[in-house]
Amino acid sequence: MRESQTAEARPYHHGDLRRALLEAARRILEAEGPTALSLRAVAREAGVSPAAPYHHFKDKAELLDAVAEQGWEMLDKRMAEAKAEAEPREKLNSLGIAYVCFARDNPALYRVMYDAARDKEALPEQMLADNEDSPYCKVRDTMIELGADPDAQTELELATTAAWCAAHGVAEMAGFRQFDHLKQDLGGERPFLHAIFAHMGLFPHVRRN
Amino acid sequence: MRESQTAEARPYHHGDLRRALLEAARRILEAEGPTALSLRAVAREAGVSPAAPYHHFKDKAELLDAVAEQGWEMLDKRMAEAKAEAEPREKLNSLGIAYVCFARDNPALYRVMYDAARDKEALPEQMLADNEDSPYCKVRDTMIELGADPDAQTELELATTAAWCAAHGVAEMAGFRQFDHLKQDLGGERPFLHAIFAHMGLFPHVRRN
DNA sequence: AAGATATCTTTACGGCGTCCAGATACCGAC
DNA sequence: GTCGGTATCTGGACGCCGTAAAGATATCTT
Repeated sequence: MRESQTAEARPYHHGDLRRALLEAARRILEAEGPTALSLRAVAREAGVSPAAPYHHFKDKAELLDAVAEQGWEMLDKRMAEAKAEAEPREKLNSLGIAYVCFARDNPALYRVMYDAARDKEALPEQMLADNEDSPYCKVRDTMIELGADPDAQTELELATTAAWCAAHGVAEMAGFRQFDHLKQDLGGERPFLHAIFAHMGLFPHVRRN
Repeated sequence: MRESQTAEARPYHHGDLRRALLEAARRILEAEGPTALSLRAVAREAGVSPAAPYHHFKDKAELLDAVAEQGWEMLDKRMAEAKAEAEPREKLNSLGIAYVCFARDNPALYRVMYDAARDKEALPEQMLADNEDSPYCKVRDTMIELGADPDAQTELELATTAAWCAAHGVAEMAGFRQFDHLKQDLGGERPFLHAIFAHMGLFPHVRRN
């Protein structure tokens, strides 16, 4: 009965089910969307009984939290890549584009990420200012690199928050067919996003240079 | 058995249940949040059997659509008031503030509004450009009043869309406790929103004057 | 007055999240 | 190496959900 595919932990007599459940959840999420993501379906997909997940997660919300956390880590990775590849003056813009593209490429996962956060009325660790190497800090630090005053803390926090709000707003809206004709007029997805961000005048430190 | 409270329609042998159901839904939504809003709970609250709503709504989604539509009408009303009361140069800013305040004051309703839209992959009628007197057109027309070129259609549409994205992003984020300290630093809710919008440089036509 | 029709109730089905009692397999101590 | 303890999984149950079908009831039309 043992089919552990990685040489890692595998804590007890079944091959580490926790990981298997998370993978099953991701598979369902991509294939059938958030509404199909039931605890029972995850257990079914992983080949265990409906009650089995309760030995690894307190309840359904805790499983979704774990899925969401993976999402934030993915997003962080994408943003890190985007920042590394971009020209210095384009780094901030690239972070925004990477954020929106992540949401566009993983709409179900993105929704789980924010639904989980909403239910807790708190943003996940990955977005907090006191967590080094969070996406939030990537944006803030990039602003500093581009000339923002690192000592004007409230100002800096406001600017970062504003950028985050804007990216989130665009990410949610970009999913609607409503804007397809605008995208066509502009010749694709990327130009549309660039134009929106430009209109927001989101990145003053970029524009000033 | 008849307790119709308004002198209106009341189409058949029971006092117009459709309206009663919508009112019950709104009551549940405010008191217990979106997760408690089940069809059965609405029927229960309205004092009818679980199957009764099916004579007025095709399914649960259609009931939620109707609730959402009421929400968009409320939002439109708030935005109309905000625009009417504001100084000319402040109209656009006031529209944004009104939008975010509506979302803050009716978080559950706001969520239903966008959830309903997401499931259809289309924005509701109230937000469309071809619907005169929609919130969308209020924003667009205000931009024209403030000096935007009414003939540069794509440009105008982009600016309006950008503003809408920004307002939605702020509206969603403003619910998180994460930003409470920022609000305190700035002395309350409104200054926070003003500062965020200012940081976005959202309203170029305003700033130019 | 009577038939048609719209409204509401009853009953039922399968799926859901969750709990509980029992079975099963691993772990450490002797 | 055996054995008790413990973590892991199964099976079954409960109450909730959305929804469908069939029967009852009140209104509308004629």
